[in-house]
Amino acid sequence: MSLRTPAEDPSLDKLVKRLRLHSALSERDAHAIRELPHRVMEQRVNSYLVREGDRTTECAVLISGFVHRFRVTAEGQRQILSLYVPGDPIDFDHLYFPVADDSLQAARHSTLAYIDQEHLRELMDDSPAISTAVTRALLVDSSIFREWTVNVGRRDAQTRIAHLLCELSLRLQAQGLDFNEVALPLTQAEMADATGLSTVHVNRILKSLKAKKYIQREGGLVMLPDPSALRPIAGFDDRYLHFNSDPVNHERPKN
Amino acid sequence: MSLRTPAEDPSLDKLVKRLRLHSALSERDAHAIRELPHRVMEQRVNSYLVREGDRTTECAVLISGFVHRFRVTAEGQRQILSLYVPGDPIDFDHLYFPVADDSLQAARHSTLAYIDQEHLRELMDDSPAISTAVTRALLVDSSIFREWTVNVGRRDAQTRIAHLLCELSLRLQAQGLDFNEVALPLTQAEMADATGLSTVHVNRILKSLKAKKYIQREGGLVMLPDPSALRPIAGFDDRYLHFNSDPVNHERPKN
DNA sequence: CGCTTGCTTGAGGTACATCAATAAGAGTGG
DNA sequence: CCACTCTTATTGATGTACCTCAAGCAAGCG
Repeated sequence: MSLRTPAEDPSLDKLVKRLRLHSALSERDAHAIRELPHRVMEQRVNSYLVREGDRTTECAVLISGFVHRFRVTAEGQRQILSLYVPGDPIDFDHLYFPVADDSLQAARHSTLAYIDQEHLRELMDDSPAISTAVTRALLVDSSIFREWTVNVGRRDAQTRIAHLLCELSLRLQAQGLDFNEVALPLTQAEMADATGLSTVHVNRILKSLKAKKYIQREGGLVMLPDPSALRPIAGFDDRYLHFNSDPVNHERPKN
Repeated sequence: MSLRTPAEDPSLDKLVKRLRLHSALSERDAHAIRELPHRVMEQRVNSYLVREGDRTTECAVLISGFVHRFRVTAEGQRQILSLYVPGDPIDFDHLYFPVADDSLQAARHSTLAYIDQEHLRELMDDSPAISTAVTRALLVDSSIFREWTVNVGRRDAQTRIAHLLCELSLRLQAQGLDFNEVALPLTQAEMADATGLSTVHVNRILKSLKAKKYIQREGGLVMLPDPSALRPIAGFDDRYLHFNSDPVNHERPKN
């Protein structure tokens, strides 16, 4: 847990790149984001960033590793709701509802940049474009949540898993991560809880996908030799990720 | 389709009440919302408000009736993602992404107030509190989407349906709708597509819930004689609805 | 080097789906 | 007001995609 000055730490540039996937940001705005005071912290596997009910005062950006968001039912069943990849703002919704309604856990050893909510709010107050970019990022997440509902609600097991893999591979690629990293570091238990299946069934589906050459596997990793080959069997349509975003006039002149 | 002036039409007051469920609004802000130019339009059952891929220029507020939001898989399976009750802002996400990623359909004969996106954006630019309130409404929706993922992913059929009924009854109550209206106007096909089940199975579950006195039924309506009795078997926890909202300082002074 | 965590595979069970047929309304036109 | 159609609800019979239980194995780790 060390405080960094922007000069020595490019962490928040990842956030800039990520926001620019869906929103235009001037160089001035980008600079303001990179200059935000923040602290960088390592989180070990399985450590909680936030538990349901916690009151938060900071927002986190994932720098490296993987984080997931989940809820647990009254019967103790876990449902993973989101998988975050490097660059993702993790819990910027806490800017608006600081008491967490989900838990957040490091799925892998991860590095995070923490920004004080007050600093973020000040920045967003000063820059409508940044404010819009954050909101748009939250809304893309929202669209992904809906797609996950479709996934667990109306697709069979193989399609569900293929769809999850397609989504992650595209999101990783969009973040500019190279192919070694496109290897998806998901345990079968995580895939099960993300897709509403049992670990046993996930295992069988993976075996079958491997036999059909759709995926490769190595030491617990899943790799996609050809991500585009998987899309047909996943019924995958990337519209919901909003990569080719509708251009809205973000920089509307203040009247 | 008639243009109304606020004096003769209280439509948007429902939106004010709805936003105030999660956000503080000054009387001045409330007044500004009620004054928004808008048109009121009727929609017949099953008519589409928006289809996936449409570019929108207005946002809708549901005044009476019911609307649902859904996506269709590559195999043609429908998953309902959201059910809107009177007062709900339906598609304010289109302020930020005007090309729809979901379809919206009137589930019942409905009345809607349409507001030009530009007018809304101007109002939000002028009032940070309104802007925050809209974002918070969008984030509550997002939290509901996540709960639906939990619902279809990790709950059994009876629990799923009970959970859906609990949610709707609470949301209707929050909107101040009386008991006649708390009768839930859901077809079994809608309940099936909202919960990821088949219509046949929904029918059997309803039969069983009725036998256990958890619900009453009358002419296609479902009624909850005692909504709180249903919560235990639904594993229902209303935190995700954010009714007892964390007080955030919305009216932060501009510096 | 034992312990834990994750992966794998088989056997058996079940909570759902699908198919199919009937019934009950609800709206429509004559 | 009746005949028509269309949608929604209901129920039975059958099938299956998934789950649970259980055991064995591999690998990382302290």
